Amino acid sequence: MTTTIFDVARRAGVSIGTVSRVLNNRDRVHPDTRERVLQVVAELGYQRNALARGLALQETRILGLLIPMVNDPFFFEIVRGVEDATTSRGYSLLIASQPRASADRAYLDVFQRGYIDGLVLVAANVQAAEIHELNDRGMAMVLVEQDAHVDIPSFVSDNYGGARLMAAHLIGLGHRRIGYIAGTDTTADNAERLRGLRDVLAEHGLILPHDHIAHGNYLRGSGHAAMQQLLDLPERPQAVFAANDQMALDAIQAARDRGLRVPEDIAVVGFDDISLANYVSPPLTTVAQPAYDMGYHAAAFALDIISAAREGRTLKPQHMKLSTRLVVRRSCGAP
Amino acid sequence: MTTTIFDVARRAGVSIGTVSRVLNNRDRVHPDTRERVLQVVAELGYQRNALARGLALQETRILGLLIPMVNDPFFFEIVRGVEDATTSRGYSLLIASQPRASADRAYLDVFQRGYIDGLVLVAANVQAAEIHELNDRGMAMVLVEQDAHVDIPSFVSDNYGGARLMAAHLIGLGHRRIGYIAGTDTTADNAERLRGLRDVLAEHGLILPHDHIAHGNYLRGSGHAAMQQLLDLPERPQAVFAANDQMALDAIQAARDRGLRVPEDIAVVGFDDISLANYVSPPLTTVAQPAYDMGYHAAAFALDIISAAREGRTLKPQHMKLSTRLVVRRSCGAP
DNA sequence: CTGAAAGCGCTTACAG
DNA sequence: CTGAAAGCGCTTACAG
Repeated sequence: MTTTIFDVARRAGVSIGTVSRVLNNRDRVHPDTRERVLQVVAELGYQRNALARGLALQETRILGLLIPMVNDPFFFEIVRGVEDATTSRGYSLLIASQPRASADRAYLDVFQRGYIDGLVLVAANVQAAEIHELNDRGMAMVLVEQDAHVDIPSFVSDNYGGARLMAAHLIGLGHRRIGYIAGTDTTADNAERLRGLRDVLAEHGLILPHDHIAHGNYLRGSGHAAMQQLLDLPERPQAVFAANDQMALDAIQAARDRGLRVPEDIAVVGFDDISLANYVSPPLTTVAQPAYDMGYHAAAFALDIISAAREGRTLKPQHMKLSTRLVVRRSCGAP
Repeated sequence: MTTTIFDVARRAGVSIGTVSRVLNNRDRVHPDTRERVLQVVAELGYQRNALARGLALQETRILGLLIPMVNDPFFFEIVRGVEDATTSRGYSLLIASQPRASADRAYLDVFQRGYIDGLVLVAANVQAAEIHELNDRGMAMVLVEQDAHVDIPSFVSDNYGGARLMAAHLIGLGHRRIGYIAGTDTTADNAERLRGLRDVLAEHGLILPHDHIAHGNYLRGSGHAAMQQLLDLPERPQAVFAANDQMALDAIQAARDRGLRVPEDIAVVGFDDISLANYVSPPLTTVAQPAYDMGYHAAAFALDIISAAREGRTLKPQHMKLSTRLVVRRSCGAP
């Protein structure tokens, strides 16, 4: 049916070993023989079967990437970084998106033993036990924006540092009463952002009262009610720091619904620097994360692990925290 | 090293054939035997090698998706549709993003013979010859938002119809002098949108002068200069129809840079209905495409082709044009 | 109900 | 320089 290496060999009058050698540029092959084989390959439009090849070679040169396929430019940038690192080293990239019904484990089937040489997990909703299982099985894996396990390499952005930058900026603008809209409290990044804010406040002799923390869940919409809660405080905050941009946008809307102007009456800032941030009015002051770099470094390290394993070496798990950057626009009230 | 079916068989005191039967729920296997095998599988944490399995079965139950990984929510929706159709039929999805350096053919390597059972190509920058080569090779393939080849199934949105809706809407609002910001002129969708606009204008006895068409390339930023060109016309257009939302946003910015108000001084509308469209100010009037549905139907048909082929049947290539929808917001000047 | 064996399509020592 | 053969890890008629 489909043409195999046997067809090529027969037509070229050589053994399949020779065809294989020509295709892999291995060993010496007589120029005439090579010529003839290549000729037949072209005639037949022969292509090696990747499955058989992978089985024999015990490698596929494919890196797997599991990423939540939510509509978030932040993840796009990570993918771009992973892609660049991967292709520049002669590997291919296979992206699987995490299903929304996470009870389903189908997404892991794609990454069954044998299919990919390594795996980059991005903010995946995967049980720690599963991650360790894969890791123990010998899968070269790397975590991005995901709770770190000391024995598994991880690449995260400096959420704490970013929140510190933002807090210092707000205080520098003269804001003293600051409210915080928290994201999902099960994730490390939310805790880190809150800690950064708190520490800087403390360093300026300020505190973050309990009732100045409202709770959202990172998703669009969840910042609205949270903001209302903060606006209901006896003394309204001068500035509100939302744990991400989506909620910050909700907060701005909530403020407007009360007839308040942003930033004149109340400053609102976010975290992430989603592309929308620059388009809304007023443009949102936020913290940019090194998404591309995280993806790039994570993938590069996964490939390093694979190379090392091939030589029988094993790499010490790298843990990298990439620095974030304050992006000052207008919603903070800066001149 | 890694545990294989032989390890399981040995430990369970059966042949590999029996292990395979248990794992595949094939034939009758004595309950006790089954029990023992399953027990060992669990103990050893055995997982079948997907490569070997695929080679023996001559199928992987994986559908490939090639899509430009640009930061565009439109493509996200397509992915979601493909994903739903795929997983609901027990298939896995493998996404490869087209590299920006399209001279590189690496992305096709991932889809080498054997790896995937079928392929969905979305707005791919792939030579027609290559597409036909893959198709001739027997790859079950389907095209989305891509120039149609009569012998290859295609799923596109009704760009012409959408543009007609928009043109009629603008004329209904009283606009007579309409400018157009074109996208890449190598793609069919751009031509279709322009044709839709032109036809409706003609039906109203209006024409679209050559200098009322400015050229962008669909990417963010490219709409700015194009808009300036239109604003420099002796008589300014009353409305500008951009071939996509990204460029429409640029156009709004360009108008503002000249001190013009949108829509009071000039109306600006787009195409695509990206999520940003509803957030910008003024909210953008645009044409929504059935991205999710296109993805869903395309993937479903690809899987149908695969099933048919397995039964020795071959399907007549389906060509589907999905209708678009006018989304009226404020940038067009509608009340 | 179960085992032995062929087959899926490659790669790569091992001889010669 | 090249062929014959073993091996990669599965599945599935074919016997029994």
